[in-house]
Amino acid sequence: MATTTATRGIYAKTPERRAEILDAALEVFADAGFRSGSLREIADKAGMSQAGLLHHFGSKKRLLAAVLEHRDEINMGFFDLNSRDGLAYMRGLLRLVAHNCSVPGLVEVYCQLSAEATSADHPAHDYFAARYVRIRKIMADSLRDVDAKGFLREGSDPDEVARDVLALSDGLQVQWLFAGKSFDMTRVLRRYLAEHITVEL
Amino acid sequence: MATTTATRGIYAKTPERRAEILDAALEVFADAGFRSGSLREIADKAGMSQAGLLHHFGSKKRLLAAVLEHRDEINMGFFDLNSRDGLAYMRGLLRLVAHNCSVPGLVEVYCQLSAEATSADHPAHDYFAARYVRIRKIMADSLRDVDAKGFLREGSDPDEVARDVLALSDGLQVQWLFAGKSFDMTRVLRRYLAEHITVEL
DNA sequence: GTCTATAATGCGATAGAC
DNA sequence: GTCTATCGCATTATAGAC
Repeated sequence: MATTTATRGIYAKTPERRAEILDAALEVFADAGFRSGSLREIADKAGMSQAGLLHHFGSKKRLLAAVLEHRDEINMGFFDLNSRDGLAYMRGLLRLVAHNCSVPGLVEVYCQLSAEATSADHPAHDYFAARYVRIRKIMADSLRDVDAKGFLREGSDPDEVARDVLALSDGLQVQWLFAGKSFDMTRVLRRYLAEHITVEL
Repeated sequence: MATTTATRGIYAKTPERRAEILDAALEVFADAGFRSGSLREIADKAGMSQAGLLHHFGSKKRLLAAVLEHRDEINMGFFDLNSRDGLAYMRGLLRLVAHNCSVPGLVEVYCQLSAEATSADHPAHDYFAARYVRIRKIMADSLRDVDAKGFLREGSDPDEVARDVLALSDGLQVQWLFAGKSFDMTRVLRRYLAEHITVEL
């Protein structure tokens, strides 16, 4: 891929271009999902031709993979990755949910993509399956840490609560999208967590 | 295919034909969603041509509407519609969830369709928006009845619990589909309800 | 009531000029 | 790095024969 360099001027625009395409793809996948969202529409939004777009990502599947990877990196920013403190993790989760409320398009992407990826042959199926396992584990471990510190309510099972919190988050997003973003997901989630964690979050 | 029969007797097969098509459509929409599922594939499954299929339903959108209507009627069967007893409703809900566990394809349909219908211009958007409002109201009313009979836990708000139960159900379905149907959704839901309802379900 | 044929559109991907 | 042009295929819907 030739790229950058020497003879050819100084404008290594590729990274910016890729970023623009990723933003456009996110928008389109949010509205139409992966299967029905078209490369042409993404290309239009990014201000280039469909062929030009494929020059950067090769295929529609690889574009999807890049979008998901990119979002994961950004979402990581809401958590203190060096900490194993359970309460800190839960606070990070609430920060992430609060942030999501300000970017409904992003909520729509995950809602839409995760649902269509339940089909076994969907390009993102394995990604989402692994993601759910990973998140449940991190959350359960966090709750075990909360328990070790004496802040988990008697009788609450970390694995069960982890599953419930994740399910509740997903389900709330659907209702939130249908109800015109008219309630506060953070509040609902915080109230639920208060039923299992005995310290203020 | 000429079909059966002599000259062409009395066979008003239309109702059966429509039912076959609805079953096929459900299967295809479950695998691919509405937008990506094709009439041709549905027609193939129903053993007829795509044009023959459209003779019965006119358009893809109308077929979708018929599928949703049909499922709603069937789901009604799990509830005692003449009763306003809150506990009876909750038991009906658990029966419905238990039944759903035996038809994963059906769970996939609602999961997939409800997600893509979050887009405001989706043909089923209004249907799902109204459905969420309706179900939340019925459930909250049921919980108020439970409360009136003294079986709601102190401090539990019927409207909040209704939203949570619905969100939990939706979210659990996604995890259930990704995890290879490997846990018991009924058990999880019953355990959650036990946190708010003080009598055995 | 079902079919074949086809219209009209849209898709992802590739080839090749610049 | 971006474009135009195009291939090959799939889609929804309609027209008209039987």
